[in-house]
Amino acid sequence: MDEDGRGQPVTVARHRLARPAPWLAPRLLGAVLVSLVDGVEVAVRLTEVEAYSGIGDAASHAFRGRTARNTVMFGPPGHLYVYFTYGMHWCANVVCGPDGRAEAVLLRAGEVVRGLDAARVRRPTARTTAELARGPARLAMALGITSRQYGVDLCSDQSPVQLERLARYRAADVAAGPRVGITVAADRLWRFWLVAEPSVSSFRPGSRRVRTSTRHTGTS
DNA sequence: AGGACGATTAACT
DNA sequence: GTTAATCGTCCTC
Repeated sequence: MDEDGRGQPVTVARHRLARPAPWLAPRLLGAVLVSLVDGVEVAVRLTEVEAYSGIGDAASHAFRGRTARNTVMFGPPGHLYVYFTYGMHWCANVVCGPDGRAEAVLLRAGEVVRGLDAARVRRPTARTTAELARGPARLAMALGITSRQYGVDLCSDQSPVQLERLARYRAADVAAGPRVGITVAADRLWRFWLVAEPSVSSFRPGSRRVRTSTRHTGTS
């Protein structure tokens, strides 16, 4: 656990996260997410993130309003939004923005900086250290994050998942590009990553499935 | 009540 | 490069 000069644990102050996701996301790069899930400490230094806006972002899970799944996004910043996808994977977001705005930053990749052995146990298919948390579902798996961590307070030193140490990088060290795997609002360059980091996932553009419905949709 | 889809990954050719 | 796995969520009927 990170500590200051008096031995107190240090988590990121909540007000620092009360910012729009596209502004905050690149500033989360280099921050350390610490998991104490199941009594094991694993920490990752964030190397790749994506912003999801609470205003007019059709790619956001909050775009169509509040539901049971996205409720935590509409609350105060500094909490963990966890969602289940493709029938098998968990992914983790830092809720940000002012209370009520439903902003979030998807944690896409990180470098495991503590708990390497535990991360290797949770990620048995990883063939290299860089692969342990390269990809949003892999990052969540390395940290042991599932629905049980939905909504946990990342700003409390009592939490099983905590956010520590916001970093600052020169503009030349941060790159931006289209978000991965989405099919709408793909023109927004809201994926951010640290250049020359082996844990950053390779870019895969979103591809829409061929519509299989028999319902007539307008084109012949 | 039913079905399409997905902020992915791993294992293929 | 392709595709299967697998099920919660949300939209439509």
